[in-house]
Amino acid sequence: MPELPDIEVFRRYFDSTSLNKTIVKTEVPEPSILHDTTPQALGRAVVGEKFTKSRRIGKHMLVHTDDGKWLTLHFGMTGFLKYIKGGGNGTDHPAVIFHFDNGYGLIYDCTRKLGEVGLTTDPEKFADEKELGPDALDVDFDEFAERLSGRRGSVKSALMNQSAIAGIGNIYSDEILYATKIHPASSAKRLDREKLCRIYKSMDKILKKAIEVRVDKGEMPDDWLIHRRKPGEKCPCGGETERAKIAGRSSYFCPECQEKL
DNA sequence: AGTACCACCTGACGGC
DNA sequence: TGCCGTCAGGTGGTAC
Repeated sequence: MPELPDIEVFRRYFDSTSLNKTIVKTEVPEPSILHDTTPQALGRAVVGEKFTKSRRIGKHMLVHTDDGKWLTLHFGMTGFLKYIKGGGNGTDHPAVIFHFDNGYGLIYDCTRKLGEVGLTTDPEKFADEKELGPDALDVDFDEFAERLSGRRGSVKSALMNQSAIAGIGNIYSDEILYATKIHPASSAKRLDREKLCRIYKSMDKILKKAIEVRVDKGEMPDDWLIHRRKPGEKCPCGGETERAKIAGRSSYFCPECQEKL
């Protein structure tokens, strides 16, 4: 599932369950999920320590330990966290488990194994290495406009490009463009300042709303595209949604009200 | 600097 | 029931 709002919800879940408890053991049932580290090194880094705070950069979550290391979590397409008594057998595809001294464990589960868990010394260095642009909820309008305009591809590919702006993926790029009535295949170059401003404002509003409802689809506004991600669904404008491959991904839009620039 | 295509993985779903 | 193709909210490499 995970795009920026999902990761932010994971992060808040993490904060409410897993901070300030001593880690007594780690298990790595799926070592292939580790990036540039080993089960042994991960254990050495966190056992005996506590998680003291977390932060998020785009779709990445980072967790600080009280001796100054940072754990990095990326969720691929299917990753999630579960805090559970005992820790074992709590989910179908546990990849990494952190056991705390209160008898609970935090499971990082990743069905399709497309996620990554690693260690870093510094979030800024990590973001540099990953070539991440500014976080979509952190960037100001001028920088947003500068980073998005002038790109040669589609506006959708620009929004999804983690080096331009970090955090937006397939679902939310479609949602943002639907809200702004701009066709996802529109050329990014043709966006004027007014259009960029509309996109920026929608991005902020949509991401924040999705976080507010804890990415529960049932609580997302009725007029969102997310309820219409099938070909031929009714758009309030009278049109019907279409599906097309844009920027390499299945994209949904309303050809009636989303203007192709 | 873009695109397209493939790869990494597993699971769900529809058609036959 | 089983098999098969297709699809899924991510990303990296490679060849144009």
